[in-house]
Amino acid sequence: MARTPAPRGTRAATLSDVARLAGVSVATASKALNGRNHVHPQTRERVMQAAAQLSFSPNSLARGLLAGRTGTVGLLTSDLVGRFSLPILMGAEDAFGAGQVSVFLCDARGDAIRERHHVQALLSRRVDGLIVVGSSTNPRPPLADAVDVPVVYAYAPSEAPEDLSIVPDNVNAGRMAVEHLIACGRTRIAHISGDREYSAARDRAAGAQAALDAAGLELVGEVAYGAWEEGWGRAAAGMLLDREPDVDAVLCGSDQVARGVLDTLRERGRRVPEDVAVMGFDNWDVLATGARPQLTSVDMNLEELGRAAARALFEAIDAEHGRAVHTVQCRVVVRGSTASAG
Amino acid sequence: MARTPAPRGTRAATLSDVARLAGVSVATASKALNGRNHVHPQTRERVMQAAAQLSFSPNSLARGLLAGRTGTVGLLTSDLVGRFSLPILMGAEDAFGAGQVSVFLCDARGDAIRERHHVQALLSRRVDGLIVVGSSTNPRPPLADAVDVPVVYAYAPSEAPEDLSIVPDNVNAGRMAVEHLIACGRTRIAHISGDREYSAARDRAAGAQAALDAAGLELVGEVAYGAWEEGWGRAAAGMLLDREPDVDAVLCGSDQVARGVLDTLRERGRRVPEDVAVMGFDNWDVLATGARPQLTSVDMNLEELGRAAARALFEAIDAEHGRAVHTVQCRVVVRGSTASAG
DNA sequence: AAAGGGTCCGAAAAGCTTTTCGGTCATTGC
DNA sequence: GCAATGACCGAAAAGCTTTTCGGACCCTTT
Repeated sequence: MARTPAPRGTRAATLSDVARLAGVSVATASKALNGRNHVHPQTRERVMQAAAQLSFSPNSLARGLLAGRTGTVGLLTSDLVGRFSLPILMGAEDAFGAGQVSVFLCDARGDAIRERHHVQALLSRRVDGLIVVGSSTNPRPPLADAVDVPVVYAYAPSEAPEDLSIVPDNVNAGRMAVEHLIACGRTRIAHISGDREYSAARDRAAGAQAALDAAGLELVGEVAYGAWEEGWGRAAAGMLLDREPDVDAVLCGSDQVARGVLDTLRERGRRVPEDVAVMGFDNWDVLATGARPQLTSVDMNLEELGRAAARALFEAIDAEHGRAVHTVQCRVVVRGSTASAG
Repeated sequence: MARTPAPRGTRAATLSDVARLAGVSVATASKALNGRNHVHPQTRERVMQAAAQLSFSPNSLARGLLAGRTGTVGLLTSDLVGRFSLPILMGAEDAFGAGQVSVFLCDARGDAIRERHHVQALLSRRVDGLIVVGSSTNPRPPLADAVDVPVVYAYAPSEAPEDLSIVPDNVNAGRMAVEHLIACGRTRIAHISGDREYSAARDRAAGAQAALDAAGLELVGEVAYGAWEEGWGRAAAGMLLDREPDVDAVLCGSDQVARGVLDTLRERGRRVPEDVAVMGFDNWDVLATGARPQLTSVDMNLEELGRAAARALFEAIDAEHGRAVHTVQCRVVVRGSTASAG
């Protein structure tokens, strides 16, 4: 493939260059390229050819300067390394990229100073809006700076109720999980969760309890809060089996925890799903599909959450929009670990 | 915290506003804020206060338009969902963000059309440079468009030898892994790898072979190529134990494969690391630390790779720079699965 | 043949910052 | 007291695109 060698130093062609080559004024060239009226078809064609020949691409800086709108947004994450920012970011990038919007990515690394620095940088670049992605579902303080563009908080809602936040519906996730287990014929359901400090853990437990109540069932034992780790899942499952040998389903706070629970069940000779069904949250592919049997999990639809945040930001940019907390629904992804006992 | 309510619609303050408030000309205001000479300290102070009062932040668009340099770079990934883009991206973001550079993030999702579209958008935004992050270490075709700014290829090198590429040193990674196993007293070492189509798999195997040769050892069995999955690790380990019962170390093509291998070893009653040492690549935290015992792994230093790519791009922006393929070194992270047998 | 209308093109301004260069004022030296 | 020097400030241009408005030209109609 004979690629044109990149002409370094050859500054990019401007509209003037195109106009000169086409033998028209810059005004006419602009109108021709932007499909405006009052340009003779023949002239337009000449301009188009000239533009193609010079591989002209209009300078977005100048355009943004004039229009007062840049077609850029800032995506401010507090923890890129974490598991949850990435899909949200992908969804947002997807929604924006499909349009004409480019995304500035910033990672504050959980540091408030860095966050302010990034916000300032984004504002000086005149972004049209901002999406702030939290690292957990716990509410976070709103941006410290006065920001004159719309802001949407994703995953972690803002503590300020007047801000617009898009969060996953963890309560409903818990409810759907238990409903699935009940639909699989399970009645003795235990819940091994993660860190109690996370509202995600508490909300899922609350949703699970609601579903149990609705079915007239009781949770087996207490909700076992611990850590978001395989090791905790293994340990907690051991204790659970000691105390409640007749458990027939374990709802786990995350796929990591579920992996640990699966390990212990296997070691104790309990078959999954025949004897005990196991279910996780997050639908983390590498963990869920690598498990034996593959793990049924609740997908929080984070990519959709990112898209929803992007859409909300669009609307807020175009018009002052009602502010509130919106939730995104989740879905159960059924795999081998909960095959129906019915 | 009494946050200033975001004054939506209040267009951002310009330098003229500051100058007017301070009672000076825009030229003086500019010089005062940028620390230029020939401004009376008292005047400078007045300007600074006016700027603070209006929370003025200079319009980067206008600045970039004038300077011919925007202080932005494009980060073009082909597969954001993959495991490897993210740390590279973090490293790059880190290196740039520390300076005054902002990063445009684009995900082409492995689609050439989308890639071209993104490149065009980035060029029209006048980025100062481009980092192209591949989804595997296999060489990829160079960008289809003529690009008049520097480009650095990260992870996947460009097929064009004149391009600048930064890649992990998989050969050396394989060598270091085997050297570690030998240092642990192992002599009967097998290698269960991933997909043969990946140069990463082949390079690591080549490095491992080189280290074995240097130590006068032979690989136990053949390199077992398969898939980057736990299931493959489980299956391959079963076959390995059947054929080569006296193996005392398994080098795995990835942490995922290693997890599967650990599973099978446990089921077959082989103790790790006493009977068999196990080692992976990638140092994927959630897999390596969740394993029992925790998994020794080779970290490819991808974040450092991202930083190196950013630095290389910096240099290429400042001056036409020597083009070539550079490699980034890896490191062994020792955990329980290879405790010394000596 | 002149006027009117329509079609098309071009000049100019706006958007914001930085830099250069010229101008003003005060101070100092003779 | 005058000239020269230095310190400080302001006008203006450059960077690129889009839009508005006025002008030029051609064709038609009376």
